[in-house]
Amino acid sequence: MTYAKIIVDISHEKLDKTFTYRVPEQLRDAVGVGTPVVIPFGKGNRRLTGFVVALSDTPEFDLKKIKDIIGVPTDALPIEAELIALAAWMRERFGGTMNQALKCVLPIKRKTTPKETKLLHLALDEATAKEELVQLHRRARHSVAKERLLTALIEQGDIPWDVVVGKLDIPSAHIRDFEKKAWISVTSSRDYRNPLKGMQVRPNEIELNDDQKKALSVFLEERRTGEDKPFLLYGVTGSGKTQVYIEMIEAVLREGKQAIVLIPEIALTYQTVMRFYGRFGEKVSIMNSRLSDGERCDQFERAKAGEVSVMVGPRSALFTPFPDLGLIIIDEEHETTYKSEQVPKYHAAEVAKKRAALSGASVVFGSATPSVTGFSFVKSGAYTLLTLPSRAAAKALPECHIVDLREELKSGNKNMLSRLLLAKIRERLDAGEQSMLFMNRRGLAGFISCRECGYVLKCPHCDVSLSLHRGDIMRCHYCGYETAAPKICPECGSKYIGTFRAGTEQLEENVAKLFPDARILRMDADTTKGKDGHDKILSAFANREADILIGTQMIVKGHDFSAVTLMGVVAADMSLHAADYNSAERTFDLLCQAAGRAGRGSVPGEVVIQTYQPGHYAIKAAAAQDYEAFYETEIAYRKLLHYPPCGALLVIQILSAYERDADEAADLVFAMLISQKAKVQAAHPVEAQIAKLKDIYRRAIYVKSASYDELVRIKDAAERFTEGNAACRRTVMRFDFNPMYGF
DNA sequence: AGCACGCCGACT
DNA sequence: GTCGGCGTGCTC
Repeated sequence: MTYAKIIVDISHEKLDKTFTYRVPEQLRDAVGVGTPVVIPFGKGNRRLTGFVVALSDTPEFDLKKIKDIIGVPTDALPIEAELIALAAWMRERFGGTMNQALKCVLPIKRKTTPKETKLLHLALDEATAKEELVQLHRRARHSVAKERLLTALIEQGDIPWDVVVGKLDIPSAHIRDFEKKAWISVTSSRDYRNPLKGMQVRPNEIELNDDQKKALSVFLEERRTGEDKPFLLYGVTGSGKTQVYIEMIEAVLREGKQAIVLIPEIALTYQTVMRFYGRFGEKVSIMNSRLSDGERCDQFERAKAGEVSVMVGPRSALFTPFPDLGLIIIDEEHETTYKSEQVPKYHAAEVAKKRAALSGASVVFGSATPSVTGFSFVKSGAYTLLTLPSRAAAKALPECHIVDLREELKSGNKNMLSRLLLAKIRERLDAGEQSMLFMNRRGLAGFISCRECGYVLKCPHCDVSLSLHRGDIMRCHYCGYETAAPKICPECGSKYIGTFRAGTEQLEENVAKLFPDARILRMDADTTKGKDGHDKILSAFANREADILIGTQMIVKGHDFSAVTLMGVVAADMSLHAADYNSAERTFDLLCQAAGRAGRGSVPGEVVIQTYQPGHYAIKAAAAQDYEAFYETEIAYRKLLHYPPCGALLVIQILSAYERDADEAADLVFAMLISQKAKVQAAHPVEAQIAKLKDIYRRAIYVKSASYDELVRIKDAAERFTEGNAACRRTVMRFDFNPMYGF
């Protein structure tokens, strides 16, 4: 006998779990994971819709209480069905439970959704109402709740439904009763908040240049012929990608379809939104993380109801329930925020392609520095390349200087700022211009390098940086290779070897000491903690209340300050030597972005990149703003080591509050993987880069394979293995395919 | 959320 | 007794 675990399609926390039902013989073929089903529920066996979350042969529940599935709804809402199919695919491909996948895909309708403000209106005239009140009171078996409601209605007039149920504590049955007696009328006004309300519309009708027209016509032509390849719109900052997106959307809207525009959260600024709003007005809605669950739900409802046709937002906007989706645009396609950090750890690019395939939509990626994976699809012919070679408003590239920090040390400068950078900052201060100093903190996993020659200790097998652990042991997180940390540089014999340790705070102190006359602002995780900390610092700097802005990647991504003419990258090596396969790509991207920050106004800008490895291809290519050169070197390296996209990587994360359990489970899973004899390379379990987080011990198994599907099979095997294994009881296992950051 | 069950105070 | 209201708890 087959049993199905089902989540009930009711919006209530109490029902936020699975229920077991029997799958009748005749429905055996029609019911799978993700299928919507009709089930009898509760005492009255009222018919409800639910979704199958898992199938099994063992019921794990009191057999006598299990009911049969009634059937599969024939008229299932097509949008929901599409999204559920998407959830099932995501679960399959990225791991986790069906429940987690569904929650990611369907709008969360927690608690009583206050999306509708139901108003209770007294339908009786006051005299009759008072008469009824007296009647109620005289009935001696005091109907306290009813009296309370009627009194409140007489005294206050119309009362919102949630006040009645909440504050006045009236059971909903009474409201229905009153309604039946025609004492009251309930009006529900759908007043979802519109985040764009009150914005001023500046019409957006800009003539496209020839490059933009060409890109648009290729898009339209391929779309017309039904050639469903995704597009990559490759164009430098300022080449006018957004204008092309807008025309693409226009074309899709004319077909009566809808469009989704994904934008990295950090780039979701007023200006960006205005450009879409200026053209499409009320048809546009935006989403961002500041929206509450309810507001998010409102946006989805409006989309479903056909009130909006264009949704602009971060990753989660991908699941907007448009009934006839025609286009998905992913701007800044290379951004790492498109990878979800929560289970299922999906990548928006892959899910976008899947959703587009399900609904027959086109996909357009856009970037000035495409991801290596994205560009490899262009090279292989899987994507159609659209290029915007020129800057629309022709502006000179900033002048780029690379400073060799090894030379600085040799000349006796032990400060973290080079003489060149100091001189440039001085110049800017004297000229009354602004400077930015960028210091990457991400990837500060404790790699070891020589300050004299720039040598970085790497794993001989994996070509990723070794990280320092307790007891002066260096370890590779991909394969578990370990060796003792040397006291002198194995390359040049210098004693200036160790971990790179410095943060924005030290940098700020340092700069303040060297430039006592400068007004300095610092922007990092610490200083932006408050509610609008982010905006406050940015607007203060934009208003020229400071001369120097010091910060982490936050200051690099997508903010334009016209008075900034100098960008200093204090330590380019920070992200370069993070222990991940894609650290060069991320460094290249960061440096390009940083370079793009200088000289946005009329005055040309300058960039100073400080590094211990001035010869590194990522740094050289970034300084020259030469994407293709970077790509060619990087892809060769990925090919050689079978890293994505020339292979696939899976991190099996094992978490437990008990260290021994984590180790034991990791060893067991590893042993199981070896016994599978699959076409994969599995490395011995290692401690995660953060070996213990919030009292949870973290272990990782890195698995590599030429084929992604092979890794999916490994994931399934690992899931099946741990499910019934007593030794894994107190551990949690998660999967991260082609991770962006170390674990 | 919606429904039944059980408790409790008045009324036939 | 028993009728009807109201709080509580469960739903495979």
